[in-house]
Amino acid sequence: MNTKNTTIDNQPLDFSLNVLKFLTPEEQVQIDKVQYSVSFNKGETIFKQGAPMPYVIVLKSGLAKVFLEDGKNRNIVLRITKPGEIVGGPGFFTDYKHHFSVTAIEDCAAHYIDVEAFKKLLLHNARFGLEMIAYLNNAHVKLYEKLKILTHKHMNGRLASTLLYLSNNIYNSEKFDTTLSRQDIADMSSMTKESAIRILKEFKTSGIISCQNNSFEIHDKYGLVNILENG
Amino acid sequence: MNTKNTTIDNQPLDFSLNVLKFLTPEEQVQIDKVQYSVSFNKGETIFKQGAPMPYVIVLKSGLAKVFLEDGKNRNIVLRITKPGEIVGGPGFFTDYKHHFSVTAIEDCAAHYIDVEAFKKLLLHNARFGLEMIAYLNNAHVKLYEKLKILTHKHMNGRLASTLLYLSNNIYNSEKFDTTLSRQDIADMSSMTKESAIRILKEFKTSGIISCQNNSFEIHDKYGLVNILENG
DNA sequence: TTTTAATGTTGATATATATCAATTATTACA
DNA sequence: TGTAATAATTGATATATATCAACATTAAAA
Repeated sequence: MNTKNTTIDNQPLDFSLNVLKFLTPEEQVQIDKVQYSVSFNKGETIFKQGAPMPYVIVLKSGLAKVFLEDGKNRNIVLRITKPGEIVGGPGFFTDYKHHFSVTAIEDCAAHYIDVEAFKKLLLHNARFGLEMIAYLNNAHVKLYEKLKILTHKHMNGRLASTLLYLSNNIYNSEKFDTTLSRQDIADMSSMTKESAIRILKEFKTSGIISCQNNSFEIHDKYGLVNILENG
Repeated sequence: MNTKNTTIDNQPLDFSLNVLKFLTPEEQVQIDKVQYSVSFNKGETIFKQGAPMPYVIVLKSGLAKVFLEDGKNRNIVLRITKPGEIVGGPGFFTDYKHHFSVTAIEDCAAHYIDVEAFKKLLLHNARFGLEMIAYLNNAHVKLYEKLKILTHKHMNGRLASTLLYLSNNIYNSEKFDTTLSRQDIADMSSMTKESAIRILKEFKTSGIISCQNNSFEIHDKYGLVNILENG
């Protein structure tokens, strides 16, 4: 792993990618003034569950994993976050703590927006607030889906779901290289890494996918969907 | 079960119990004008997952179960909803559909607030919008907790969690009668009813609880907490 | 009250999944 | 480049949990 330190990064924030587009141009300028921009290397922690949350973060480049830590050693990877996404979390306007951890899985650049500034925007621009509510509601629906899959599907279905998610939502291709470890893939699918490896092998044997180290290719997407839905 | 039909109920809405308290008095009057009030008998469906969502609902009396239905026959009971709680759901300002089902587990009275009126309030009262965001964020944190428990705890821990939830959050007593069936308790704990019954028996044998039919008593709350956390 | 239906209970068994231990491959680093 | 550390893989085994079937109890209906 790369050992460069976290560095400041000063490329401008693209407002078109998320709910920030509902801000007026003046408000966008205002946000730009109070924002910080920071780079993270692969493997570095962007923030930790339980830590105070003085900033809302917008990921500008790279990928990061968003995960819940349960006291002991098992994690639940909730999602992979992409450039343009707001990574605030439910601590906003509640206890102002982070309720999940975020770690860079590739080199990342992140914008920091002061939560007080963010709160002021919400108080002055109700339309923005409404869009923020829509954004939170969408996240809520996704969490319901995750809950259904993790609690009612068997391992094959859960792993199929993870592979489809990576292909459809993150890498946008049937063929992708990933910096996620087998443990990460297991944590996304709520199983041990040994189980994840065994099922990947099954999928390979049956010709649905191929994978070698960090390279994956989905040959039969419908097959995966079928496993997710029926088996 | 009672077979009276759903009836109209016209008791006033108590605004002090939820985020509606952040509305101005004038806005509260405005809401009162467009609201409907309906009674449900135990066992009746208040609304179904997938159905259009023309109203936000505030439960006025009684208890109802909020649950996810997965295509087949297994449900996940997310929570029991109490008087004063808003039962809107993440369909608001997204696809305007319900993303969970709600069924009365006791006779209930519910207030209907037109979603368009609700949306107008959010657009005109940014403070209310901010409080709504806080409310949604709190719900999100609870869902994270649920996800952790359902995916990383064994059956004993999950059932202990359900019993503690009913005692601490719903019935506010170590001793309670419930209208929930064993199947409901199982659906809250993500297991089959047979497993729930077996573990209840274990808890009884070890003296942590006693239960007979619908009457439950928790004798050793710390014991349950210990099972939830360590075993 | 009698009958029927729904819910609860128990035991035997099959299946899904985790754990543990050993081995190999890959990556970081001196 | 060689060596240590980390990640991936495999197999054997134990455990957790669901399924199925039978039966008992309670609640609903005639």
